[in-house]
Amino acid sequence: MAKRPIDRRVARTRETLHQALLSLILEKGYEATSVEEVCERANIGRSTFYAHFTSKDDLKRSGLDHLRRKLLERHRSASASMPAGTRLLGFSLPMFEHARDHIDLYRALIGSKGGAIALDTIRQTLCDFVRGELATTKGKDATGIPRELVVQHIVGAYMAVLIWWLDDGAKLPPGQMDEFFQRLMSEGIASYS
Amino acid sequence: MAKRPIDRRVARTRETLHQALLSLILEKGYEATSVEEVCERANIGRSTFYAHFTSKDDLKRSGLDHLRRKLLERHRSASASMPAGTRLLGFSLPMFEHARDHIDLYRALIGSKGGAIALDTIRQTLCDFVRGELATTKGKDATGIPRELVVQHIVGAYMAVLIWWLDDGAKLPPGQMDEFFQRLMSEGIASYS
DNA sequence: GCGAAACAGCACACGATGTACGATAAGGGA
DNA sequence: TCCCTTATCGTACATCGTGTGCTGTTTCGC
Repeated sequence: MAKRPIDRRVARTRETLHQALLSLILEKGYEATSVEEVCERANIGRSTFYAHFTSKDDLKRSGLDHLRRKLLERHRSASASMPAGTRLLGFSLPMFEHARDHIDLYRALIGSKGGAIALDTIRQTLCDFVRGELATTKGKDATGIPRELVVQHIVGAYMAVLIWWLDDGAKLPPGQMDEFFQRLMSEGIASYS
Repeated sequence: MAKRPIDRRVARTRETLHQALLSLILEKGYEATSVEEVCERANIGRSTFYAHFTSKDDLKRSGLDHLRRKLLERHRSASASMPAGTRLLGFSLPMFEHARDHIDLYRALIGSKGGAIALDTIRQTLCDFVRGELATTKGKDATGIPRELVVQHIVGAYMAVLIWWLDDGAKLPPGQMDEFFQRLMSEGIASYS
């Protein structure tokens, strides 16, 4: 399990390729980007690309794994210092903040050009969070609503709001976005009908 | 605007191609399906394909336009016989029912293999519905929450629930799904925290 | 039936993919 | 510093899907 330090050339190549793909996604979208273009942008031979990744999708997956680990880590440390009862939607603020801190990354992955797989990775990660929290409030499911439906409901609303915020330029501060989302989610939209 | 009757051969070819694409999406997903395969499945020459559609995406778009028109029509007739005040989420039941009635179509377009563009078409159509209804309840937006955020929140939650329902085999009846969704949406999830 | 379409089948050029291999360069341990 | 290992490069090659053009043949609508 103790892996020896990776050759610097390998680390450099992988990182450069990741960056190149990201910048190209921002410019023309994921689907429209070819392996050849990624290599050209990264100044790396195409044969070298295939020495590290089996395809364009593989490169993207690798980047998403990295993101997923970061999200897990962030969620752990954030929810630890959170009073029970507020944890069900506790992913919201840290997530908004993480998105603001890495807005280029998120706009590339999530925005209208990013493609759906990246989005699904984040979605599933959030679903895991919510599912975990929901499992701790066992007594409250006398509503007859399937638990997984509630999970999808919460995360679906959140992802839509997040995407809208990012595509709109992330104008509102994360704290306010979090407040709005939590209000809508916990109190419902009764005041609108 | 009065268009002359379309040549039967044209109608037949187009319809056959649409069906062939649908069945292939169900089998192996949209991205993994080639124009050649669609033609083979449809027993139609590849050159004929390009006489009708400029690309695979074009064929899909054409099918989605058809679906969009159907949804608009259904929503109009349904919301007409609906008391004001219940219309904001009024798209829910008709949509669940439409999905159940054309479950193969929806599973192909929306399911995990369907690709994201189809999903976005439905999402945008629903957004239009909600945006329209929300505009009629002007007085209620003293919450300070941007109206578009509310729209995205509602439709995001709905789409997630719809997709879950379909991917899970549409076991619950549309009426119950509608009830669950409306409860979660109007009363919020306060009872869970 | 006749003329105008829609259609099939084929060939072609093009671009992207994934693989293979020898030559060169760079890293890391001694 | 030297030397061995390994990464990288460049190139060539086979494969596949795409979009277009062309020539007959079939079929529809009048």
